Amino acid sequence: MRIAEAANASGLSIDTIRYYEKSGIVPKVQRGSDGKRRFSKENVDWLTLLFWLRETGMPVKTMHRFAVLYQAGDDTIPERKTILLAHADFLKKRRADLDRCEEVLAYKLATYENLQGESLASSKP
Amino acid sequence: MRIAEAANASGLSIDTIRYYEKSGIVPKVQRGSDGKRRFSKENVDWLTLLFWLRETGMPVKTMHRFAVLYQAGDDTIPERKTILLAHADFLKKRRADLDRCEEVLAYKLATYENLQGESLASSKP
DNA sequence: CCTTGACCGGGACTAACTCCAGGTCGGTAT
DNA sequence: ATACCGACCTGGAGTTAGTCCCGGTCAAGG
Repeated sequence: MRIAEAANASGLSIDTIRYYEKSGIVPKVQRGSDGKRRFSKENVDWLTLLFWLRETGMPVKTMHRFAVLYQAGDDTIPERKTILLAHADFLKKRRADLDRCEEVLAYKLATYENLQGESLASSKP
Repeated sequence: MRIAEAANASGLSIDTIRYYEKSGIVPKVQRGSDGKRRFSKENVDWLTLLFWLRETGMPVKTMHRFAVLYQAGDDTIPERKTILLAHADFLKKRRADLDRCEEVLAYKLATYENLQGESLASSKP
């Protein structure tokens, strides 16, 4: 499949895919006789994984490390596992941030209600 | 309170606070006779709110708009409310992303278990 | 034959910081 | 008195993770 389709399937933008390939996060993609990229299913799965990792805040540096390990074969599975587990942990922290931010928003919105209530209801002594 | 303390209290870094002030996201902070910033409680509350908005992905541009409204007085509360509600909505999307990413990680980790199980357990026909 | 659409690489631009160099001020140690 | 220290200052360069734009190529269709 060509890059537009791969972008669609993975969630990444075309530019980002090219950028990822340039920076070695995506194993060199095959080219057709026309010189254009041809993405295999494995390529697209990989891009999709990258999409989710990045979307949830994994630094590209870490993804790069992960990519190197991936290309080095199954011996590197323990370290890859460590990376993913660390990220899973990071997601927990993110979730806690969302919780906290929701609290803050709720509080802030509540004070707005009060302020508006004050100015709209002409019921102050 | 001085900048170091304000940074500590709000969660932002010292550099980020200065950067926010430069870009007009923080109303001009008072200075002591020594020329150094002195943060009021209101300043710190504002910084803390900014911290949570930014931490959860609000673009600085939006925060800037929010800051302008904030400094324009209570008439702007409806629009400020809209911004915060939109952000609350955005948080929902983020949460869904976390859910999805956790699924992806769990799946990936499971395949690792299988691969390892295969290579470690010498029980293949 | 000519145009259109999808793709190409290279390089400029952007966002949101982060780091650094060189300078000032107030307080303490000598 | 002076030397030094730590916390702060400004301005500017560097970093990350893209995004955008340009001129160029190629295959297919009118």
